[in-house]
Amino acid sequence: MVARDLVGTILVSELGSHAVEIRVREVEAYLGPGDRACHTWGGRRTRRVASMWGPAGRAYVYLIYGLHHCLNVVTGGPGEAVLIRGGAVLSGLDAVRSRRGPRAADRDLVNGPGKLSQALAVTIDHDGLDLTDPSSPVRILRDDWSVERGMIRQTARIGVESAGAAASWKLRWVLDPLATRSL
DNA sequence: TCTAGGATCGGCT
DNA sequence: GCCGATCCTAGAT
Repeated sequence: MVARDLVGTILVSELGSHAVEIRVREVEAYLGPGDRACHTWGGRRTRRVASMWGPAGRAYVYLIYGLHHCLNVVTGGPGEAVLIRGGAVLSGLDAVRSRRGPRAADRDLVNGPGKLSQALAVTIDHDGLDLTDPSSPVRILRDDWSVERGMIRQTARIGVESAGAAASWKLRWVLDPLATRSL
């Protein structure tokens, strides 16, 4: 499962004047046409979701509620992507704080998809970016930090209550809080 | 062209 | 814990 493998990887953003690195701690999988919670449900191929049908490793960025950006990683499966929901800041903390604003507490810096995108300075302009390209300003790194079995919890997805049966599918992976203390 | 609703966030009680 | 902001997208007409 691609989504589970993304937990523990590092997201690097060199957008703006400062580099930011974030350890991925929380993801959700969206499984394409057969998944009612997914933007490509029913085989939709609109302009917005075009990147979801692209090659694996591309970014799919969309605007939600007209004001928040959400960053997804395309898996390469038909219409499939993985939403990056949260993480932990490894470096570039000052840049993240300045982007998130002075009122944001440290624990609230990247604990949500909209916040994470803001911390990385990722916007709709970066839709379709190749996250596996070493020269890309936003990319995914796999380091030698291994996620041990049992450190990841699998739960139902958040905020998709209207998706019928798909709402109860356990497609969310979260790094156990106890396992993140050493990060 | 119109309209309803959304993979959220942050402020307020 | 609750609720309003805010605007783009997609489907309906």
